[in-house]
Amino acid sequence: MSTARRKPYPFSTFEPKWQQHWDRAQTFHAPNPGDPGFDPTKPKYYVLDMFPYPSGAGLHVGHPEGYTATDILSRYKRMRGCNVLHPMGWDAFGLPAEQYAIKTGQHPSVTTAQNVAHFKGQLQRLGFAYDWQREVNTTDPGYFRWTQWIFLQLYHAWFNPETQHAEPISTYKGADVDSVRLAYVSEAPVNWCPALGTVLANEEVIDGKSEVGGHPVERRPMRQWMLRITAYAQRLIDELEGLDWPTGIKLLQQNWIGRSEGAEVHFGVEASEEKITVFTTRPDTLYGATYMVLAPEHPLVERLVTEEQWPDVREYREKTARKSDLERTELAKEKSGVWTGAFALNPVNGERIPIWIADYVLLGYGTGAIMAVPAHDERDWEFARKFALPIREVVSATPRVSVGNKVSCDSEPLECLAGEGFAVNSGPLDGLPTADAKAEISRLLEAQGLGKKTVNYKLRDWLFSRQRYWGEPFPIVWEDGKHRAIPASELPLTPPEMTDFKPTGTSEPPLAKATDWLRYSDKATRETNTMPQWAGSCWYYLRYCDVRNADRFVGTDAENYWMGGGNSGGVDLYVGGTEHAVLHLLYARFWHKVLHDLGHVSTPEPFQRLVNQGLILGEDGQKMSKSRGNVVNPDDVIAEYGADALRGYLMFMGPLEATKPWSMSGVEGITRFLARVWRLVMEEQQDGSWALGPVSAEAVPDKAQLRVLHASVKKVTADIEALSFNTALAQLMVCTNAFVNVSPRPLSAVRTLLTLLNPFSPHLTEELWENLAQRFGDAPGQLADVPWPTWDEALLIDDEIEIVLQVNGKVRDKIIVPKDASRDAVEAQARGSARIAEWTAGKEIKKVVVVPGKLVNIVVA
RNA sequence: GCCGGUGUGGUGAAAUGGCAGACACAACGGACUUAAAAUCCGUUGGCGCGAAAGCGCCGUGCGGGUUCGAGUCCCGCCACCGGUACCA
Repeated sequence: MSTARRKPYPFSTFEPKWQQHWDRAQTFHAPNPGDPGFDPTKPKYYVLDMFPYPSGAGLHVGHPEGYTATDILSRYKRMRGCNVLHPMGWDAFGLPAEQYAIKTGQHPSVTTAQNVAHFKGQLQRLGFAYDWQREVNTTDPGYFRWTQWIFLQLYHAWFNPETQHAEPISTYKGADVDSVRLAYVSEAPVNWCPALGTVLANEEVIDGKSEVGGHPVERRPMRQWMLRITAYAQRLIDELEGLDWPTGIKLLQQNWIGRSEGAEVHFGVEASEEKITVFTTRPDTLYGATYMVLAPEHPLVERLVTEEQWPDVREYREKTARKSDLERTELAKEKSGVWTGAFALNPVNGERIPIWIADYVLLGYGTGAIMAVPAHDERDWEFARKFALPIREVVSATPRVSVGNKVSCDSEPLECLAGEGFAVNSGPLDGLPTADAKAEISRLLEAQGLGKKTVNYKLRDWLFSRQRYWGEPFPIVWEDGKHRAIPASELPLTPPEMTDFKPTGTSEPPLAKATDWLRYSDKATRETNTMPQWAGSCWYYLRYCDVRNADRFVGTDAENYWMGGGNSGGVDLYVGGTEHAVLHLLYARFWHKVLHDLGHVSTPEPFQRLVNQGLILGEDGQKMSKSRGNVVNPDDVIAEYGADALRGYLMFMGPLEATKPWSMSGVEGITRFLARVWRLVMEEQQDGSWALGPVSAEAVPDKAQLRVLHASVKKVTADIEALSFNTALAQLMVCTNAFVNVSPRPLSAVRTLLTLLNPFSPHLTEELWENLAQRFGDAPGQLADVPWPTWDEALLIDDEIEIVLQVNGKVRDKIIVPKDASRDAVEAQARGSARIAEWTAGKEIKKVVVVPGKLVNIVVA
């Protein structure tokens, strides 16, 4: 890139100038209720960005895309007279800093601080109107103290199914409080990643490999902290309804939670007291169950298996346990399993069916056991074909009359029918359509105590512990194998100072090496796991409301004001990438609901309106990546074209939510536009310096100019509200072009234009505003404090308007009519058109459609 | 397989059921300049007719439909992108 090229306008001098000015004047600081300068008569507006993980690589162009969008909105809302909360912070715990520490021996807090400083500098060079007094950092003890405090709230609470709300654990009347806590310890099999030396959540495992680094992951049973998010499954689905989120994201969350209605059915076991309970969404196919499958890890397996089958079963179980999730999915094409030697008894007809184990049945879903109905389930069908198990049709696509009991049970169907139909070969259900058959069988089972209707969710409880150093320590100690919370007064519990962060190689976390820190009392030792990175980001939007509060995680008044005080409210606009559509947003909603149930926050939902910015591709249309060499660094763009140009281009590229490729010549285009605005006010001198150009306070805009101006106010206002920034900028270009060849330029019009452009290009417009104020001596102060302009609808309509004349829907002529012309007058004038006469000559006019102000369509035979 | 999104000029895109392609980029032509850059003006969906002004036909992934009128609404397909996958 040529740095020698002359700048089309002197952004490199005035952009830093205004950034310093805003910082010094604290222009964008938003006082809290009770603070000096707080104006309670103004409505609040809370605009939130997903805060970044401050990586060593610095900002990517994807970051400023969403950040510019929210910045425009917050500057605009401020000019519209709102108290605007627009904060920024750092999601700074996490694996990369820790791994860098392992490599270099440098403490993660050091690299984190460096990276934060780097990110912050980059963001400030973009001129964002953040209230930096509200900056948060998840690794700051003053912050994570409250993350730990919230964990204690979860630990000390349970979910009461009666009220469907979390309640203090003291209201639980059962014997074992530990079995109902929202934060609990579990011994379940987890995803262990030997390379990272840690356990990962299901969501962090992709195709059997770790999301971070792509290392293989295996299943291992371990003691872990879990959060009982499943208790909230139904509310997390139901309460999506009132949110202004993209329907796609709502669906994604619903599918992730995965509610399915069905029934539990109890099967007896031949020659045994044991019972096997299965979950099925198709209880109507119970008569078609020809075998049964347990998950290989199912605890009943050991008690059921026969002696002669034991070697095979054991071998299969070991093989499955060794398999990583990757292998399990890769090998999914081919079904596998072994027979236990045992038989189950079908509760409706006493039929004896073999019990198998197979890894296509998952321990974690439903009851970990299924009844297999191969005729009506693809997976069972494949399995039955492979192992030559019987297949019996019990659902028919068309109603079929049973011939007594002699329906041909013996001939197996030729293909699997997974859909709905009509019951056959099913005793009392015969002839019923699927929905009725489900209801009927559920009724029968329930009446006989053989089963009941149930709802199941795919959502699992949240595996909340990690074997890492760089995370929040748990406020928990262990004594005699029992856990207990430390008092909130002992928070924050900071991680020990350590120089060796390496994984221990065992399942012991690195904190186990800090022997002094570990000892809590003579008998008690501290929990050595740390919290996952999600923890800090689950509630940061609440801390922003009241960052400095030392007594509460957020003050009541501040929370009530900014989060909307019990109305549907919360964050008014939340912008971020789709990659957080499920996890972050689900976890944060879960925590928020718990805090709400316990009376700590005023709304049930945190984020009222959500928008996902689209991905920015490289200039080659491919995903940006170092290896492709198509990465665009925002710093380079700012150095060459300025922050306003980068902001403008990011918004002009296309709709915010669309995926779109980067284009350097597009940046040049927006630069040309900004330079044109600059020259609207400034004129280049002989010596290359800039001085005020021909702008006049006396000059009056003519009718056409006024119309463009007012149309622009209207359109830019509507477009910003709709986040349609590309079209708003297009209108600002139209408006600018209308004044380029005007001299002298009317001051009032120029000022309106600058005001409209200010949220998009704050530096340029402030600089020009200041130059005008110096010359004209009025309008002191900064443009950011000027109220948003209004428009006069009357000025938008010309006295005369153009009407399109169509014949059979094709444009044939245009006429000019007075703006208030009657229908009849317009039609008469249309019929009078010579060109229309040509096209209708000799034809019968069947109909005339008149759309006032728009068109006349004459329909001929 | 399932769910979601997107298909419009050479490119990014715009269009409450009412003139398809606003606004830009690129390209081409012109003005200014010794020259270039920058700037300004103009042309720019395709095909055809015309010396020209102009005129006509076709055109929003494909095939149907509704309507006076469809990029937009309905039905059926195709392609690409993203997510997800033995969830019983």
